[in-house]
Amino acid sequence: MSAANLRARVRAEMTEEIKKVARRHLATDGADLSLRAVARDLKMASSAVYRYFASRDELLTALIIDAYNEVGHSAEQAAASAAAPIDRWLAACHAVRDWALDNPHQWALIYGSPVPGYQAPKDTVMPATRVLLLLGGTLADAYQKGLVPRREPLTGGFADELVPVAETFLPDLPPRVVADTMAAFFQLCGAVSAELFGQLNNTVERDRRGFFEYQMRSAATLAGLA
Amino acid sequence: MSAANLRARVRAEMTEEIKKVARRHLATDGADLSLRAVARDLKMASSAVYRYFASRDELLTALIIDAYNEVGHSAEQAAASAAAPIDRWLAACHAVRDWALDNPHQWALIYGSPVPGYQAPKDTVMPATRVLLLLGGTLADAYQKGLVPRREPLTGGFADELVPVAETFLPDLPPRVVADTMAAFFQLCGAVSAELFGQLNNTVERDRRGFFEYQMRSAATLAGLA
DNA sequence: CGCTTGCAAGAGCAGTGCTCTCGTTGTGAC
DNA sequence: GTCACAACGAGAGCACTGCTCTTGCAAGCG
Repeated sequence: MSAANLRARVRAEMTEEIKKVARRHLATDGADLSLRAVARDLKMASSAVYRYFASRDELLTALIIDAYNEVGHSAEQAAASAAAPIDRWLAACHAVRDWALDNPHQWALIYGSPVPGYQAPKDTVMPATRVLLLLGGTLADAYQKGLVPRREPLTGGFADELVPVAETFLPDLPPRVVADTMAAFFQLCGAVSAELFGQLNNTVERDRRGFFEYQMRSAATLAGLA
Repeated sequence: MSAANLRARVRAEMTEEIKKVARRHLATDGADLSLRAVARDLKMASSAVYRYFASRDELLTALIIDAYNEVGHSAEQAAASAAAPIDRWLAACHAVRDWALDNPHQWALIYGSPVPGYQAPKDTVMPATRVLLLLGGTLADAYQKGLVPRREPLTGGFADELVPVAETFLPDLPPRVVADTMAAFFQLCGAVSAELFGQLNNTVERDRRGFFEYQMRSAATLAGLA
């Protein structure tokens, strides 16, 4: 709280302020948010923003990390409020979908096509896996509690394809569970993205909950979560 | 071939040439292809391009329609080369994935997040459904041949959510089949996009075929295609 | 008090989509 | 064959973008 910290505190506030406005612009204009426009909104010169973010990509990275954490946190919260694995599973999926419907452009930022010139730095890897870890954890939990019928091991011998992901993100899980977790996660992303990006008709309506739940139940069934 | 047709013919050739170069730029630069850069490549003024495409969005639309048709055609070809429904199913899925791996930016254009200011015109709806129709057709075929065990009807009463899609794209199919077709289609999109957009690790490798096939087999199983 | 360092502002560069205005040239009607 | 007209290419120009560089100011520390 000394005067020495004032600069740092103001800087942190300013950084947060920029992100806030940028997020607002993201919500309206999409992923091609303009650094200059953000600066205009903040009544500051565009060059001043570069004191806080070295480039537009760095600002995007900050937003991406926040988005991953937001959706991850949201899913974790939802899952925590249920007891049975299947309920936790469905709660997490619905939380992800609800968050996506509330923040479509942020969803597009993290799970849509990568922005053209942008290369995700390492910092985004960890928060990006929160939802996956949650699903995997739920499934692993159900396994340990004996709620899942014994599955036959993987056929086709592609287990080694999953090794890199398995050993970094989902250790201590049998290959079959890793495969099912990843498949379910992709299913979740696919369902949400399809609904959000208007793959078929652009009638994105929140009351299509039923179909979404049908899909996520299917994914759970596929993973052995009855 | 009369002289009267010269203008029209040159125009058609020019249009195709622009699309060709644009597609090349798309492959390298991604969705933010520059109309001016395309014009430069063609050694023409940027304003001249506007004689052929009223806007950058219109050029994108043309590329999108082509992409839909390409991937659709590819899937149809692959499916036609197999006999049993499950083989046709898998062949179609692999064809879609292979095309996507070959043309990642085109895939992003049609199945990724929508480009910011862009609103898809009606022209894109029809070609967009080719893959979906193919999957649905394969499934319907299997049904008619009695290869699919009788499924219980949908529970949860969300069949009406699917009505708009069902009646415009998949008529004459029971709601259950419509739901399964759509779910499988989303699963396909999700699997390909996840792999392509590097959701987890950016190790997009063609030899992850095994895991992809595992997912698509699961989708088929879910849809009753043993 | 003076010095350093963090910060904001402005000008400027190269690039973008798009519009407008010019000449030019192919085309169909007469 | 002539002539008006439409299509076309080129260039200038506008408003915008990301980003850099320089300049000036003021807060913090010795």
